Amino acid sequence: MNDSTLLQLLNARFAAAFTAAGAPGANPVIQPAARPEFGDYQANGAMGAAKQLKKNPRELAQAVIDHVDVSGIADTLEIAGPGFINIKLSDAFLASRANAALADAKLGVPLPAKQTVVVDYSSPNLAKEMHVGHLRSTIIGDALARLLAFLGHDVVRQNHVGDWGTQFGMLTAYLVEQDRAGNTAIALDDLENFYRAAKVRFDADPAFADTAREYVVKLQGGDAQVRALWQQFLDVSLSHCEAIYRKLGVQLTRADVRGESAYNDDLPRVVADLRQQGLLVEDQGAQVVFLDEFKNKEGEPAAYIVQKQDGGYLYSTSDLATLRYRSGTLHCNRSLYVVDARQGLHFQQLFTLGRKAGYVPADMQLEHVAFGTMMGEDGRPFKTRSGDTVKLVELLDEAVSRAHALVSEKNPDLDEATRQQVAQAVGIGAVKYADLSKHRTSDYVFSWDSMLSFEGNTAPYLQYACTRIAGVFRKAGELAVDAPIAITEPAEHALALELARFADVVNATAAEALPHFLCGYLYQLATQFMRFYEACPILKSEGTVLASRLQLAKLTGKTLETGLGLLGIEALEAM
RNA sequence: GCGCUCGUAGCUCAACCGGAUAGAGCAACGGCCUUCUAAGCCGUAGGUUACAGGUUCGAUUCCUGUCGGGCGCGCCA
Repeated sequence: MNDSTLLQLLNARFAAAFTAAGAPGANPVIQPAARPEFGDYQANGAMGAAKQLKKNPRELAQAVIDHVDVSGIADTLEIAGPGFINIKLSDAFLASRANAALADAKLGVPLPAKQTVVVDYSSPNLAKEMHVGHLRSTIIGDALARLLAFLGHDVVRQNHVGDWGTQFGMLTAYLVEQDRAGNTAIALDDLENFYRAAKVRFDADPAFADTAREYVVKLQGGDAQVRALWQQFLDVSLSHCEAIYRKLGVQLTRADVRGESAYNDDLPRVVADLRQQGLLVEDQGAQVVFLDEFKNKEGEPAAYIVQKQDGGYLYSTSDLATLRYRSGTLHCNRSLYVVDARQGLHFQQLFTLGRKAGYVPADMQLEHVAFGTMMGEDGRPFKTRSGDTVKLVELLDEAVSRAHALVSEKNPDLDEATRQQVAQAVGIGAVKYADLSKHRTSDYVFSWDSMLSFEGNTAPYLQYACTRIAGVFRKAGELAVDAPIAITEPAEHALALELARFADVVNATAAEALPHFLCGYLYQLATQFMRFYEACPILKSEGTVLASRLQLAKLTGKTLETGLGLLGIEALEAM
């Protein structure tokens, strides 16, 4: 295992050199080179530091070069332009990094200080079936959870499902009716229809509506019979979710479910506590906290309502309870909320109040991992042609069947069982990758054609790179592959350089909670491998070159597979 | 009205605390399979980074303003 990433290593060496060159504390500003002709990495810190010290930037850069210790790391250091230092890493150094990565289960990624991190994601409403609106949270959250776990953190997945509220009175009341009619199982088979039917009954029959309201009271009062019915409904609904999670390859389990109802008993206590702290004000019959940090339309402090006029609680209340639970019980260092960007204001207010009320220690990070809306190709929110929400299960099935058709067309030689398996991995992978590869904060256009075109920055391209590597090893058979990697060709250098960046990219992705960083990297890596594959025939070479190239291919394969795995996407042996 | 966010090639997207000539893919055009999977590789073309100022040695990035889109703003989540 390496004890530091490439960026950490270069930063440390250059920071020392800046200090030695008379610019103590200067940030070396190390980055991958903007263009290949500038080398592999560049240090851009000389300009800024020289400015502060009123020195000539090129002279400072020269002094840094004179002092920097990069023996065994870099071949050449050159000053360019106003004071850039271009760094060309040595073949031997890149080879040693690659060899170290190959020998390490974590592919050379050093483990950071361990944290407990809560990842709140997916969180569907159990009253209905999951639809495409739940896709982004589920996919992004799952990728982040995998990534953080890979880095050695204690990850606490929290599926904050909607399992509470007035609609469950209606649903349990309807469940009783259907049960009496003897068709519970059939009725719950399609949750969407069940909900719709219950709503129709509710709107059409005042007697039923009264029963429904009565059930809400009983449910909240802890009535054993209604609770049992409610639980039965939740079980069925959760099973639907779990079927989706299995299809998607998402790691959430029943144990990760901690729904709104889990905080029910705590809500009065939260309100009482806020009142005791003097934060609470009664306004128009509601219990509110006024936050000076936020202004409403009249320029007055914004009201954050925690209890309604009728005494009912809101999501703001349960989110405050959630905050206390994650801090006080789970003792997490960092809490991520993978939730639609439209709830941004709510989270800002929640976090502000949470800190003000002392529910969250100063050193606990709270992050709203916001994402944009999934759009149709017409640029409007993704819907069916008739304007209905698209069921998630239908979208996923379509992805797999489209992938199956494409696989059958591209590779008719594969047997049907394999084709099914490939279609699964490719279809689901394409949907996930299309989402994860975009900057999560922006809205993105959902397009079957571009995600399944199998070209460019897509899951199939990455999976294809994996199959090419697997193909090499199938052909290689018994050839020795325990020899060390040696770098000579430019394509080998470029590939090894890309491989050496893995740890930094994983760190940045986790730090910023931006999965597209990792996607962009894997695409670059696959591209570099494709070039290497074309330029440096592996099995046509001999001896140590053959062995070295096989090892390079092996490390690339492991890195791609690991990277895809962190995104929740399957790598393939053949496709 | 206030707040958040976005505006980059014909299309879909990048651009890592401000760095060099703003990069990919698709679409267009031209090459490369008796050689490890051509779902690939190489090349050509394509830009006033919405607009106008400002800060800076240097701005897609930071600040101000304008225009345009999306979203949010007291009892839904």
